[in-house]
Amino acid sequence: MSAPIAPAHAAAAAPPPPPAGAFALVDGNNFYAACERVFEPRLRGRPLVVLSNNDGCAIARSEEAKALGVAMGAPWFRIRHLEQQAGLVALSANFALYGDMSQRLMEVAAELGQGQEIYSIDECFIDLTGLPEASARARQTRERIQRWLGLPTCIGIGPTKTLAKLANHIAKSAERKPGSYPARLAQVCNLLELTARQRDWLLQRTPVAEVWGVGPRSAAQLQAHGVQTALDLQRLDPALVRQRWSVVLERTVRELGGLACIGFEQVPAPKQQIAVTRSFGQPVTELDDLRQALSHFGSRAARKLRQQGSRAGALLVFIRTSPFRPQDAPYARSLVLPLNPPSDDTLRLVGTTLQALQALYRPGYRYAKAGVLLLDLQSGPPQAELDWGAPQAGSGRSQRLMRALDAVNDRFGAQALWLGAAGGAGGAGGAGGAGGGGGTAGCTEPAPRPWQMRQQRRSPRYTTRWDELLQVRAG
DNA sequence: TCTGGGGTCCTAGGACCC
DNA sequence: TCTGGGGTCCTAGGACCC
Repeated sequence: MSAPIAPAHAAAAAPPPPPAGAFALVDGNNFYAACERVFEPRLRGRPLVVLSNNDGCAIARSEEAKALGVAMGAPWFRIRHLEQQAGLVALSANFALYGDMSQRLMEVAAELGQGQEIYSIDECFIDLTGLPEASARARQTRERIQRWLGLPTCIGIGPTKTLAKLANHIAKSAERKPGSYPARLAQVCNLLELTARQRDWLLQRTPVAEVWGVGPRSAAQLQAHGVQTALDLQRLDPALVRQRWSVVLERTVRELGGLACIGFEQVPAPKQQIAVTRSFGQPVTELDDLRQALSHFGSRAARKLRQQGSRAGALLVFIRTSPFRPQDAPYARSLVLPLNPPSDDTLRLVGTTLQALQALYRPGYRYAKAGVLLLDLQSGPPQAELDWGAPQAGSGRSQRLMRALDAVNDRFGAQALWLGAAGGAGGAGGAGGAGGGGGTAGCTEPAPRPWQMRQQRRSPRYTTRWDELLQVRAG
């Protein structure tokens, strides 16, 4: 078979170029710290950090905390002295609050353009292609988010997502580090209304490590090759970058040059894997505690799975000791078990989880962390199954049970109903032996266990719990 | 004493097949 | 003397993101 030498339209006039894209990146400033300050004005102006689970390390910092030299990810026990010395305030992460504030922020930000891609809890891309007055609209959006939610944001605008990110970096730096960039670019920076010379000047002032997609490893290698700034990177030959580094970095180079290579995705693709993993509040030695913890993790993973309408074809369970405790004997193992047919049934997933645990557990170790990963996720209607008569996972009965479980937990909170094996009265012993029964449902308040995480400094869940509403006293 | 959690994509290398 | 070549699939690990 022979292909035509040239397509029929090639002789005609070249088609008009596609309209140049325009993307905004709306990004919350120090988002977690800002959420805390909305409800606790006394925290404004003070150095503030938000701690990871188990109050382990700093995952968010206010400007004042950054000024104290608190690094991202700094372990709390290493910065704790700043509490006394410098008035540092530390709070446990309050994800219920941040998640709810995030939803509100996203709703207001969506009004900026025609399409929204929610990129993380505090960031979204907005498609501004073809819209006039982008900068004015962006300023209005910022002001609304500030006034309606009390949250500060910065907005960067550019012809590609990478350049929108870079513009956002400029908007933030211009605001908090006067002199780093021109002050008129603070808060809202629109690269589309600058000349090529002005853009190059900005890229030249931006260290290559600040570019989205350039991590510490690549940054060090690039610098070793004399590539110091975003402009240096933009001017590299894409083919050379692909050969010496990777196709990923090549794409970044092209995006810096204004060629959009990274798609805009309004509808999030279904996740390819779902993980629930936790470090424990204290070292765990007993199989029974691990069973409770992993039952919880498995239940939560199953819930996430049903929320995105998928089923898992395999499941991975891991348990491990702490890599930070050289005095403890190390042990880290994982096991993948297939789920055939694929399932979204909590009983089945927890049963399989406990089966894996049974095979992994060795007595005599101090376990620090464990997790469940759901793999080989599939969407769409379930494959037809042979029905051998016995009620089983995937059957109508189990689906009704899962719907009821989800409905009760939606209404009364995620902890209202859980499996007996996950820590309800007497449940741990009975459920999920090698055969993989999942356990029975329970609703008794479990006693605190060593695996549960420490959260000693959490603020109230102001916006999602009636009993934790902000109280205002007159006079 | 005390060091987070949840993702994605890409690549290299081995197993396997014809 | 000289010991193929190309394809797929899977997995582990690296790098990156927030």
